[in-house]
This record gives sequence, C-alpha cells and structure tokens, in this order.
Amino acid sequence: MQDENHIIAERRAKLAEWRRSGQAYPNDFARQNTAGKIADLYDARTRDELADSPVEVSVAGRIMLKRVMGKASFITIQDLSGRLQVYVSRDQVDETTYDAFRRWDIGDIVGAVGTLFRTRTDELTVRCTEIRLLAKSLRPLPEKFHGLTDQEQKYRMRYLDLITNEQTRFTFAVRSRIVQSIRSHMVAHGFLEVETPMMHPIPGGATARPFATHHNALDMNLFLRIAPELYLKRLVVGGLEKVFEINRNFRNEGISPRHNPEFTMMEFYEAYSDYRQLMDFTEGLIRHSAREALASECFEYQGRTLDLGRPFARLTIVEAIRRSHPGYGVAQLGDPEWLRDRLRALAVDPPHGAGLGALQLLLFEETTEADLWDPTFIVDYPAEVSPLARRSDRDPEIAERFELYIAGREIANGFSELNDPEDQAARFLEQARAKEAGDEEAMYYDADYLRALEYGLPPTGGCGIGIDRLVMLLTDSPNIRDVILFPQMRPE
RNA sequence: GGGUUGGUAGCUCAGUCGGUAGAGCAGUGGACUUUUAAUCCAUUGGUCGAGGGUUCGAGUCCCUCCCGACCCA
Repeated sequence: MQDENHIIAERRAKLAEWRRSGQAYPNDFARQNTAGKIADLYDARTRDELADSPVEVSVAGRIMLKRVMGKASFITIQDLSGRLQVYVSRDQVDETTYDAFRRWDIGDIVGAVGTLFRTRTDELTVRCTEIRLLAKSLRPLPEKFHGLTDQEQKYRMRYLDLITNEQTRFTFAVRSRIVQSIRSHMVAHGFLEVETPMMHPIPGGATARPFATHHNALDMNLFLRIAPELYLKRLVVGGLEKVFEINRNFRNEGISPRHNPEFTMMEFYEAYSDYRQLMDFTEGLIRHSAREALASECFEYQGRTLDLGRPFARLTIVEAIRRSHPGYGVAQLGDPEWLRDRLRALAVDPPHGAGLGALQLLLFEETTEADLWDPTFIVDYPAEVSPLARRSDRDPEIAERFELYIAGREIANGFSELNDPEDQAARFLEQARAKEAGDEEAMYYDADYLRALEYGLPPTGGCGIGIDRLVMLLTDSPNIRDVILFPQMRPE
C-alpha cells in the first residue's frame, strides 16, 4: 500500500491548520442545485439575460480543476450530475476566505453560493459570494488529465475510478437502468418480486461448486446459494404462479473475464407456460431493457454491431454446429465415436458416461458457442445435462430447454420445468450417483424439494438471465469486472 | 496452466550502445482580477517490483522469484 508521502503530509498539515479555524468537517451547508440541473435550466440564457435577472444558486462538489490567479480564481467542481465552473474573487468573498481558499486542494469537497454569469468564453459559471470547505481530501487524486488507468486500481479503489472516469459512472448508471427496466417489465406483466434464501442447507438449482459456511446456533452447515431455482418453484407449488427474483448467486469456481464468484441473476417462473413461450417473453424482455437503458435496440459491442431488434434465431445444437462448421456431416454428428475422436482432437476429454447429446453439447461449446454473435436461442438440450428440465414428448433424451447466446456468450437459460416428482426423484438419483463417482458439480438429492413437487407443481416455464453479462453487452464492457462495482480480487 | 506484455516520483509516462535517474501533472515558494488540462519563474520528491549473477560500473545484460494487464485453455 502506497502510504504517507510528502503530499499527504502536506495535506494533513493543512487540515490541522484548518481545524484551528473551526469545524473542519461541517454539515450545515445547504445545497440547492446540481451542476446538471443548472445546465438544463440556464444553459440557454444569454449573458445579458443572466445579468438582468440574476439567478442565485448553491452548489457543492469535489474540486477537480483549480486555476488560481492573483486575486481571482476558477475552480471546476464535480457532483453526481456533472461539472460546473465556479469563479472566486477577493472582491466577492472576504480576504481571509480567499486566502484560505487558495490553499485548498484538488479533491477537496466545497460548497459555493453565488449567481450565474457567463465568462468571456461564454461558459456558464457561478460567481461566488460564499465558498466553504466541507471536507478536506488528504490523498491526491490521480493525474487530472489521464485519470486512473491502472485496471487493478480501478477495481480495488472503485471510488477513485468513479471520481475520475465518466465512462465508469455511465456504466453503473446504465446498469441501474437495466435492472430497473427489467423489474418494471416483470411487474407490468403480473410477476411478483420475491426474495428467497441466500443460505441453503442443500445447494441446488444449478451444477456448480458452492461456498460453504456454518450456522453456529443450529450447528449446521449451510451453502451460499448457487441458484434460487428450487425455492422459486416451491413458491409456484404454493400458488404464486408468476414470480421473479433479482439477486446474487455464488459459485466457488474460477474467475475470468466472464465469471465473478458472486454475480447477479434474474430468475422468473410462470405457471402454465412452457419453454417456447419463455423464449418469446425473454426476447421481448431483453429488447425492452436495451430500449430503456440505451434508447436503442441496435448498438456497438466491442467494435461490432449488435441488433437486438431483429427476431432472435432458434437453432438446435446440431443445427448450430452445422451452420458454423458445414464440414461436419449429420451422420458424423450423430455418431458418438466420431464425436469422441473430434473432441479429443480439440483437447477435450469427454466424461465416461457421456451420451450422444452430451457429446454434441461439448462439441457445440468447443466449436460454435463463441461464433453466435447475433442473438440465438439454442434449443433441445440433452436431458442428461438438464436434471431439472421436463423431457420432450417427442424424444425423452431431449429436454424442453433453451439457452440464449448473444455476442458469443450465454445470456439466459430456461426450460419447461420438470414437474413429475417421480422423474425428478430418478434424476436426482442419477446426479447423486455422478457425485459419488467424483463429479463435484453434480446435484445433491433434495428430498425437501421432492416433497414440494409431490404436492403438485403446475406445468411451468422458468428462465434465468445473467444480469452482469447483459450489462456487459449494453455498456460495451469487455470484462465482467467492469460492470460489478467491487469485483472479487486477490488479497493485496 | 500456456502465450504476449508490463512493474521507474503521489498520478501519467520517457529512459538510446551498460557510464551521475528524467518530463508533464500534482506538491512547495513567487507573479498574475475572465481562466479552460490556465500561464510564467523557481523548487521538493526515487530501495527503478524482489533477490542473485556478469561487469571497473546495471533502470538497462543474464538467472530465479513476486505482482498485474491482455489473449488462449
């Protein structure tokens, strides 16, 4: 940790001196206006109009730029809404204040009262009659022109990134709008927002390794949830026919540009719906959030155009593979031996028990997934890798399941829910066997969930949407850490 | 785990063939009553990621390690 250097020492000395003059951290300054609001309201006023009918404002913010001249100075302050120039002259504020002001630093928080005017270059500016130091900043800000560029520092000290980088502020404002748009869309469609446990006695609803913790009073092991799915479906059993939850999931796995150990998911369930209707709804929801957040369905992602306005494609796994690799024949893709050879050639070791569908899926993930730039629903997942999804009536080896890919990334995963308690029991048994055979990601046998299913889950469709990944798309962010305020980092 | 690339002042970065460690910003002192990344003059500030080696001499060359970033798995 870079610490006490001469700059900090000088600022501490200034603070010590400032304390002697009274309350160094006052909280009685009444801010009445923000920079953005002032620009909205008065940017159209001419110099003469401002002179003829003076507008008094009271603003506050952080000093970002400072231009001190002999007896008059300019500072640029920044608040949540933007920047504003403030003019401080010895004629308007008293001499003591002006002399003190000259010693304030970039990064300090100030409050200013005055009237609006236009400078020679026509910039809307506050002519101060009063200026106060509200909070001393002891640490120097990053270089004022380049800002903070070190990626690691941006993640570790997000506040500094937010102070200095407008793009970062924009990204998180858009994130908020996206979440808000999803929430309002769900509510408008009659869904009930719920909160289900984050601590699960049995981690379920996904295939992933959990974080473990312990409840002392109950002397009981608990797991941070890897998915809310099984609880949300219990609610549908309970008659809450349309529910959704926007919340964190935790998966004890690797960190990558697309993976953070905790990430945000929106899951929703609708009784008497199925995976086909879910695809329609999901498509509409994603389009809606793009429109609300960006005012457009068409935008650039990493230098390439993404158009969410056009209908999303729907392809089976085999169709998708053949589209991006026309050299692979239908017969080959239906031949487990050929698939195994192919995968091994790609340095993938297929699990022993993997069936045809699982092998096709592995090949898809290996060769095709990353090429799916335009929004594409991949359908007909193998039942063996979909232990909570309903089997297809036309082929019991296939589940009524889809995943949505955009820009080469999985954004959503949904299916017709498995509501046959006996089939579910059989699938849990299969998972339990796989776990015993060493598959750490396999699911646990969840008797409590089965009991709920035995009371009767109506035919239901459910879907999860990765919020972080959606935000990445809509903010043109290459790394999931860019859309999570405090991403997980290695200890310093 | 592999590849590429980086770690030099608080920040952003230069540093040539191995020969006394630099600039801009920030800071400090001074000038300046309409500046715009203000300007002008002066100036403080360095364990060059760590350790070892080669050498008369290492920020620079060699070896090992640590910590990042990006790409791949």
